[in-house]
Amino acid sequence: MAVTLKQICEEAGVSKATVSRVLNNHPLVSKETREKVQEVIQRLKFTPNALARNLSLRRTDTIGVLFPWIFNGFFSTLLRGVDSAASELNYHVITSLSHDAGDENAMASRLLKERRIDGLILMAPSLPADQIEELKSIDVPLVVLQREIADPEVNSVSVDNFDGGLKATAHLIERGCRRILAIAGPQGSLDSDRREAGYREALKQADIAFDPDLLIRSNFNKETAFTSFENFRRRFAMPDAIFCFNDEIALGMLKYLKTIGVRVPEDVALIGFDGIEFTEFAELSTLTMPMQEMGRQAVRLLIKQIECKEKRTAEQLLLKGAVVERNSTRRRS
Amino acid sequence: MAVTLKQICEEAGVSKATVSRVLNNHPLVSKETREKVQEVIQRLKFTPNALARNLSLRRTDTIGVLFPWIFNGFFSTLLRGVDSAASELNYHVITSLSHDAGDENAMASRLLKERRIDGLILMAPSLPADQIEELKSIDVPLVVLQREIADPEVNSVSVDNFDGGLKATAHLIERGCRRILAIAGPQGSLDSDRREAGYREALKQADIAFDPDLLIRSNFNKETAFTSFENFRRRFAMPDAIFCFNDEIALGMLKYLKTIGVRVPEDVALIGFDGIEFTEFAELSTLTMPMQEMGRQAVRLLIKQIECKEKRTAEQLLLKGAVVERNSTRRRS
DNA sequence: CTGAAAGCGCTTACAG
DNA sequence: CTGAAAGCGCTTACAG
Repeated sequence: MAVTLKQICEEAGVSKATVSRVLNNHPLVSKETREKVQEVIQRLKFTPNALARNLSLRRTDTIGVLFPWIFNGFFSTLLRGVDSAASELNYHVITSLSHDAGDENAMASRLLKERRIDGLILMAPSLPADQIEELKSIDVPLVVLQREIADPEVNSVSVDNFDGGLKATAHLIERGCRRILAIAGPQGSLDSDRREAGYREALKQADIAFDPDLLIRSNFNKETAFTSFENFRRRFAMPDAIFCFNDEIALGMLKYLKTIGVRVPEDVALIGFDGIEFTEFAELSTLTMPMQEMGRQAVRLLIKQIECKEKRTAEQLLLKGAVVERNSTRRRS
Repeated sequence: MAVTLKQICEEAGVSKATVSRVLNNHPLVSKETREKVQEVIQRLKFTPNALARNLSLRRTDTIGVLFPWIFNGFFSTLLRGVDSAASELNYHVITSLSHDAGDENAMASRLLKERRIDGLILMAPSLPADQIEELKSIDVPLVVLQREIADPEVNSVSVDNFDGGLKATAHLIERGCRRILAIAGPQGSLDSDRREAGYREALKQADIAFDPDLLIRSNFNKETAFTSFENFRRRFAMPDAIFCFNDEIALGMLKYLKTIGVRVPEDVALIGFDGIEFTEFAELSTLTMPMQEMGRQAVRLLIKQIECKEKRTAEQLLLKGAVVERNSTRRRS
């Protein structure tokens, strides 16, 4: 079997307490004994059992990350940020992909209640607000990622949607576009609302009147976006530019426009939002979120909470994205 | 604090042993006491502490997954398969992304030696064979994913590279191509060698002589592929078709050919290998691996090993991929 | 600076 | 069918 602390203390002729102190760099150990013990540890290739240690310490050095079932390059980049920050801070990461829409909470709270994790990062863009409240009530460190939350008591890190909407729109305006169609998300999505506010602000700054006909809605996927767009076209002329509130819609539109013989960017400029990998290949301009950094910040926030239980003042970080300019908004020559 | 087993047994007026038996559905508990205990468990909302349980049981119900640092949609799909299979079998998944090339082993063996995981899935396409041997020597359940392994004692699940190379090539031959350039991986890559063998077999079946000039090498990335390809072009005419041994190369070539005015598929047909998400958008035909299924099978294999320690007969699964036909190999009309 | 002892929260032979 | 007791492998006041 594996070497245990007990074998070390017997071999070194000291008590378990002493070995434990050496292991944890406790200052009150004489240099001699410390060295003697260390020698034995090395010789016997001892690695402490984390389970036992954690049971005593009542913590696990592990954080849970709850993903939506459908996750793409976008989420993997986020995960990369989470994992790298966690490992720098000596934490492990347990992932949990929710399988159907409903069981997100069940999985998360099981992990939490079984004490397998010290805290949770929630990456659930479409999780209803009341379920977030429910998890919050378990009273364990929690950070919501990639989603602006209205409740000020919930820690979150998200892209600054207002700023992003503003930048994307301003970028199009700079290119000379004035009739800018926005394909927004659904009613009630805070993310969409903030992007919309940014869109309006950019128009205002450029002295362009907001035209409600130029704001259509989707469910953040291409199917619903197409329906809305076809509807729009039956009634109105083609706009100068289209600002899609996420990349999936933008990529869909890129193909769709090609199909119906509309050239991008010559006839209409197109910009997305998110910055998924795909966009690079598709040469789609997009407002790129700092995904890896968002993952890293989420971990920092979470571990901060885990390690100082007292002051539970929630923070809500908004990280700024940047427009990555590609062919779809190239200046027309 | 959290409710513990002790509180349950006091409240129910039985011993800890009895509560434990109820928890684990041990048959030797009378119906009455079982019901009484269950009632208390429900009332006090007791969830057993997994740490304590695992320490007693000397296992963790957790498997580790070691990813390469650069991971894309391809690996996330694999992870999805791993996570879903694991959760069906009541296991948790700890991920560990290696940060620089060297520390893969260190991270994995730490997880293992600290007893945080019961077994490991290794997703390290480029990990040197000797490092795999090293991990193998820790003598803990291990499955290597997405990589054919020569050592018959190592469990692995991989795509059937020979079959894939054969199918991809046969697909091109069916399209009327005869001079088929293969952009292979590096010397010594078993994956590449197997794909090459499939390529040759397909040629043979079609009575096309193998031409060594039509097999060039890359390092499985586009930069090295370009260099090889330019080299090739200086000496030879454009082939009928190009079979790229992975999608990254194929996507790179797709753009590159466009740049130099070669039309796909009119002038040259193009097929990739892997089936990453990107290819769909790019309309690239590719030999698609059953990635999610590979992840699932890896978990099954691993858990099988974990749960019956006796018969350590290694299995090496080869799952078959399929050609997904898209525009890049469309029949010329 | 060091050790004996209790504790973390479960499980499981062993008796009865 | 049930309980007392030892054990899983660590940590940490408390004494000295």
